[in-house]
Amino acid sequence: MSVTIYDVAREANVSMATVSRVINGTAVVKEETKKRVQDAIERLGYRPNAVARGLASKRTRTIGVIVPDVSAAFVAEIVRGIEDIANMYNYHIILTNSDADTHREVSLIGTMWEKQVDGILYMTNILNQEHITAFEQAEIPVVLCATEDPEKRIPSVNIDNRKAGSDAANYLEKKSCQNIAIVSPDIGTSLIADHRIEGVRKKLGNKCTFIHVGKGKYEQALPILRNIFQNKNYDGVIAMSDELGLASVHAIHDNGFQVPHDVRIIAFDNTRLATMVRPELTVIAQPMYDFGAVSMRLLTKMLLDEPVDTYNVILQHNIIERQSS
Amino acid sequence: MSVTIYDVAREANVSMATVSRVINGTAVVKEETKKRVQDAIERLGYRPNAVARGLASKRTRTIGVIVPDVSAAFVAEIVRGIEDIANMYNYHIILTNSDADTHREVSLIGTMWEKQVDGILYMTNILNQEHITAFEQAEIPVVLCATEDPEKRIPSVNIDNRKAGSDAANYLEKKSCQNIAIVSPDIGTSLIADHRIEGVRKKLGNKCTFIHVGKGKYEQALPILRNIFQNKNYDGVIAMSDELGLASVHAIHDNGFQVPHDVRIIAFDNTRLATMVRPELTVIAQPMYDFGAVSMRLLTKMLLDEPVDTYNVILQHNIIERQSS
DNA sequence: CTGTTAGCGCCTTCAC
DNA sequence: GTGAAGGCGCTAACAG
Repeated sequence: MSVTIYDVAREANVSMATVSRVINGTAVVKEETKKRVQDAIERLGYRPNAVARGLASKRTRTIGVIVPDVSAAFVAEIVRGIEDIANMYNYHIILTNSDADTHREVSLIGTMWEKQVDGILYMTNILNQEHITAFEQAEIPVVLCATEDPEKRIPSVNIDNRKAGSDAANYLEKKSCQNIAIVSPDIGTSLIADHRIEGVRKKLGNKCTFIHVGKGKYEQALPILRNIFQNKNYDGVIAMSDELGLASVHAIHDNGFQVPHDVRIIAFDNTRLATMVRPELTVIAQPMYDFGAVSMRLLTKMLLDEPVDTYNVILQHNIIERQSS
Repeated sequence: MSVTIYDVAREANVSMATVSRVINGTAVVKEETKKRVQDAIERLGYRPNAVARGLASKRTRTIGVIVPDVSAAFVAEIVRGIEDIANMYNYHIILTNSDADTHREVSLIGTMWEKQVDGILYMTNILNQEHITAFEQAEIPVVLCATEDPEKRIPSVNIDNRKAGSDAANYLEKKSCQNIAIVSPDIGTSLIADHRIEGVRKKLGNKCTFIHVGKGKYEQALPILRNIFQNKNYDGVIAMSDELGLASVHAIHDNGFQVPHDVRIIAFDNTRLATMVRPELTVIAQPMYDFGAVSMRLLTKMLLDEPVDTYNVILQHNIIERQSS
């Protein structure tokens, strides 16, 4: 059978309490006995059982991470940020995909509850009352990651999406674009996209047209956009993601027009895709890794009762000018 | 305080054993008392504590997943496959990134041991004795995912990389390529790449040249390749990943040559990148999602003592012909 | 079909 | 500075 704290205690001629103390550094132990215990641990190849620990201490050092889909580049980058910081603070993450399905999300929050996670990092497109209720019921600290709660009831890490939207609009306007197409997922699909659109509209008023392309996937968007850009109606495009920006580029090329000569394009995100294509995409860069890292850090602060100055962190976005504009 | 199985028992006027039975369906319970228990559970909003469960039953329904880096498209896709199947069998995953660093990997295996995971899904570039030893010490079922153990000591899911390499070579040869460049990460970086190269070499002999580009990242590879393709020395390229394939395309274009007119390119992987660029990449497609899904399924079989016919699964790869060749 | 009784491996007072 | 003892919430025999 596996070796327990009790075995170590006997081997070192101390009580299990003492072993526990040296393992956790939870109290002062005489240097000599500490050494004896450490030797015993090594000799026996002892590993503390985290499950038993979790049961006794009521803290599992595990964070539940709920995202729409890890296989999306944007999300994967965030998850990496989360895991890095979690790891730094000696936490581990249970990762689940929700496909942004509310029913599934609520169910997952319940699962995290059962798993006794110390906290939840949550990412989704639309946050509604069902989520809030589930969070409250589970009584677990939650941080929203790249996800907005309009009423700011829950700690979160975001960029200022309205500002980002208007920045994008501003940029194209300064480039003298007159007819700007906003390429985005269907309205109501993502609160964040909706906020950006608000920002754009506020700036551009009627100088822009909204083009909705389903769920925002390249494959789905391309044929739609190819149709849209058949004629030279637009001289500027704001795309809600690199993927949609790229689909726009290709749709425009396919109709015999040039980017940026005929149409200037700016896209959101700045995933690696943006610099791996020709023309390279001008972007409103989002700090994806930092979304993850900062939200995880905020969560650790909450868990460790460290002081936090803002529970709704706004990270900076910035424009990176490249070939597509 | 949170409600326990004991509270439910009292509320339903039964023993906690009975509650446990209806929760787990572990024995037949009279329909009426079952109903009473279920009502009590609902009334109290009871959720079984998975940690306590894990301690008592010695099974946590948690799988440790160790990958080099989730933010890599290839990996993220696999992780999605893993999580989907895990979820289907009511398991959850603890995800960690190793950056393919042996020291860190061994340490992570230890962590998984402490966490009492029921099994480990493992992905890395090079598997050596240290890993094997760590696995044996932890005594946890392991499945290698898109990772080869040359001696097949550990269950695994892969494609036949040597065959895939020779298929790629074959393909370009049939297209009458005479001078083929093999663009790959530095040798010894990845066993899988090395095996593919073996396959290529066996087929092509001296008709090919090996070009090593560090860690296989686009940004790093591009300048190197731009240099390599300055002159019209090659008429074919086999790239070890979509990313390197794309870097080759751009390097060739930058030197004023055309793909596929002057140089035909075939790449490995078939991540979404392959169809999101122009020209679209001809690929040796790897079943990434299935790597994850199948390896997770194999692991569940091992955990549930279901019969398994092969512990070293070989998935099919296939050539998808697109614009780059 | 249901209840009783031990633990699972560890943390955490409380004494000494 | 160290030991003893009582849980944490649940599963798993073993009785009845």
